[in-house]
Amino acid sequence: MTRYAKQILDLINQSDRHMTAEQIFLELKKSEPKVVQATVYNNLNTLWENGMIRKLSVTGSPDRYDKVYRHDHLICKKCGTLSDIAFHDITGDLEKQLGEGIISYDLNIFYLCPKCRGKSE
Amino acid sequence: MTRYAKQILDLINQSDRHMTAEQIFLELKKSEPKVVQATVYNNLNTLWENGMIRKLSVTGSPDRYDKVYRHDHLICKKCGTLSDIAFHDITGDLEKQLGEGIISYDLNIFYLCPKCRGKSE
DNA sequence: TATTATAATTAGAATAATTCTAAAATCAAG
DNA sequence: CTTGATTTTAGAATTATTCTAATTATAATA
Repeated sequence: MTRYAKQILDLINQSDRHMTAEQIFLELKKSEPKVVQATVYNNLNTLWENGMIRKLSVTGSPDRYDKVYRHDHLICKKCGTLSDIAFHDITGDLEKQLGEGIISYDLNIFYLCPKCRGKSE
Repeated sequence: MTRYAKQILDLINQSDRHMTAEQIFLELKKSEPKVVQATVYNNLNTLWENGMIRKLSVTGSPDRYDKVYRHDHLICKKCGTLSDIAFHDITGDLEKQLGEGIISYDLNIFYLCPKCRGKSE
């Protein structure tokens, strides 16, 4: 685990935001002014390949990175705002239906956030 | 509903693939040789905004478009191959926990497809 | 039908996110 | 120290998607 990898992992684990690579890069730069974007992308990819972080693909915005503890996401269909929520774990149910071998799952729930529900339009 | 919009919608509804904008563009070009990529993107976006198609964001590949009937996706963590599966509808459960106002949800289940399970590596 | 307004399409440039390449720097082991 | 492997760097390249402005098609109206 390299110097940068460790710090990137910490940033993700200590933040409650769902940061993009760019945002992580800017945070990391505060303590490591010499670091470069490609390094952040490289490290994010290897951390992700090793199951140490989650990667969230949300339509219309760059990938976001998240902690691995089990939780789901509530996403505003209009403005894209993303928040955490913990629906109960359905891995057991899934395995009953699909058999063993499930690595993980992503559950994204779409709604209109209070703000967007206001401006009905 | 314009000429192109209708054909794009039909392509998606009649195909079992999960096509990217590019693939849809190539298909459409067979019957409409003059059509242009931007038109496909425009139409895909308006169809999606009107809830007539689904858009799938999968890490590492361009967005894919899908029919709207309720079903979930099984995705190979290694090669990204995506297939359909119908786990039971959990909207009711979700609403019980989160209250009304849920528009939809995406459930993506990650596993290793038979091919990738072979080459354990 | 001619006229106007509205919306859709086009071509191509622009943007934004991410990956790639090759060189330089760092690290780890013998 | 030397060697080899890995990581980082700088910057170019790629890819998907959006934007812009001009053009064309469609629909609505006089």
